Amino acid sequence: MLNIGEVARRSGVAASALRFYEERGLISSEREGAGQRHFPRPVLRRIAFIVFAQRIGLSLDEIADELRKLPPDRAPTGRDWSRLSKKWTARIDERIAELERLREGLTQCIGCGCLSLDRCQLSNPGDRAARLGPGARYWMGDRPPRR
Amino acid sequence: MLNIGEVARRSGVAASALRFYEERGLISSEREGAGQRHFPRPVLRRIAFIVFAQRIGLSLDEIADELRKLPPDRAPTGRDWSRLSKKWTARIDERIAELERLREGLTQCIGCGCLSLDRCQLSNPGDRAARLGPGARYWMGDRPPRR
DNA sequence: CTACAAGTTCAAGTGAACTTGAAGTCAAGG
DNA sequence: CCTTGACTTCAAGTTCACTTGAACTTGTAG
Repeated sequence: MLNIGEVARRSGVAASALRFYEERGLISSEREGAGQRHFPRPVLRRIAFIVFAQRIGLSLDEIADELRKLPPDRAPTGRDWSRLSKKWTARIDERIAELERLREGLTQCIGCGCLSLDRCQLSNPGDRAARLGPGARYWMGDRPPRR
Repeated sequence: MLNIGEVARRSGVAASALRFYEERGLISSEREGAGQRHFPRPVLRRIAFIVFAQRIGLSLDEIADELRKLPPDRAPTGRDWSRLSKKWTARIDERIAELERLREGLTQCIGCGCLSLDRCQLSNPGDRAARLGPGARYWMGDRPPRR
């Protein structure tokens, strides 16, 4: 059992953030004495999971969903982990693909000679891509709007 | 010259966002009659630039800085563009590298047999990586904190 | 002349992910 | 006994990138 300071130190996540996570149902603790939180050791696994997922780009709500699908007490099984891994890998790949399109856009714009960001096929999101919806879908792999 | 509705339609960026960008100094317009904005055509280039940069992950402040360095009237020269391109490409590469580390973490965790996110070398950000600072630096390529 | 769409300003609201501050409790050390 | 430090709750504040709403003016069509 670890108190909040310990967990904060070990996970590198601020105590205020841990309280916030608990409030949001991402982690849980038992209370002792005057109401101090005492976290079971595996909370560190959960926090690692949260931080990992955040870096991948999931919101806390999405992370909470994923955590709800995982067994609360035991470590995730191969099946648990593989389902998740597939999903997240896909998400990562998507984002990487987008970044590569963007990078391609940059180097191509340097190479194509126009340098105007105006006539260049990579830019001009308005006249060419606006009908696809908000934002420059051209670079975005035609994904749903960001909100 | 385009009015705000036209620009919004062509760029796919909401009129309210365009007003906001103007307020923040990212774009500018001339006023006509009762104060209606009239944007010079090249504003579409600037907006394309903004949207592009946002997708790469720059904040509006950073974008404003970059725009300030670009010539306000003429199209960017080869030198302008190449400096920028270098910088942004680096940024993209960095982020791609991080995502690849994360993906590696996922598949390795499936493969390594531990499946616990606890003993696995990829996780356990607390005991192993917390001394590096907040967040699971282990996956992050040891970058400065996010704030 | 009257509608109505499209523009204007300004203040306030939104949502995500936290952080900060105030006020209080509690255990251990000097 | 008193201070110190670590914890508690709860409300409110912060940043980013916008959006929304209220109140108002203009331009164009019928």
